[in-house]
Amino acid sequence: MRASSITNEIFKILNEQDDHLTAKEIYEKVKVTLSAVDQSTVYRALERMVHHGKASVSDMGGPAVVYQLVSQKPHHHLVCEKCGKQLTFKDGQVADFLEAVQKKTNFKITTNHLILFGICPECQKKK
Amino acid sequence: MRASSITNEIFKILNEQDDHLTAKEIYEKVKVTLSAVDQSTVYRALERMVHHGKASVSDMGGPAVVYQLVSQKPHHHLVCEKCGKQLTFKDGQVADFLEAVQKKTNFKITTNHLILFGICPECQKKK
DNA sequence: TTTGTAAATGCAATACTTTGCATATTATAC
DNA sequence: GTATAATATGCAAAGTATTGCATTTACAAA
Repeated sequence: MRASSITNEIFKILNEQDDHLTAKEIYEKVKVTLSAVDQSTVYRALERMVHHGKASVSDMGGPAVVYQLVSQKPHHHLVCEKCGKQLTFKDGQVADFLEAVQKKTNFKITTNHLILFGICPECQKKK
Repeated sequence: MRASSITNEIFKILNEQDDHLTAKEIYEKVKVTLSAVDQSTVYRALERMVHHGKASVSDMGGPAVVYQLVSQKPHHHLVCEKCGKQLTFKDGQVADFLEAVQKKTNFKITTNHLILFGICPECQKKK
């Protein structure tokens, strides 16, 4: 992967942002600095970053998938299917699990942002 | 959720199909039987089925997310990020892991089709 | 049955994402 | 520094997915 102004800009944006962003949100933010940039360029840059293992992409059940840098500390989410509430959980037990899968399959696991879906305690009560 | 010809048709399609299908593929198949159906109806029906826990949706790294019935036996995949090869693995260890998360968080986990990404042994060698 | 209500549908318009191709830029070898 | 090849970009067009709103349909209650 080659250095380019757009890729650099995306790095900066994803780094400053603590949240995960959709492609479109990233495009909007890139445009603030580089007003002439085309949307396809941003979409392709993101694709490239994912392919090169610089960024990862997750479907958190929202309207679109979200991106984050892999350099960020591995962390995982539990998303409530009913109310959308998101719980972030620490890496410990997930890491153990992934480690086990890795040993068993000989794949090198790259997933570093696992999303699980469920129903939160509150929504279970509401039934 | 109410019975409707389109939902029934989708059930049938997903049931017959052993694979996972994208929304568009499902739309194409529905059209064979119900030629007048609008795409938005199919997309909304799928959305509804997911929301009601009848179907689940997964991002397998392909061009679009794929759908499957939750009635199908829980199974999970490991997808190679380089060559796209897919490994299906049995439920055992994943079930244990999900059970543990469930206990710890009090969420009722609904994820029954987990997708992990990694790099397969062959692609690791190729480097 | 008939009727009332909520859910599902179709249509048209919009929003979002991807693609093909020509051009421009960057890195590497010379 | 210059040439070469590979990568990245912009533009326009196409493909895919979503939304608003009026209408129809299915279900349940009377």
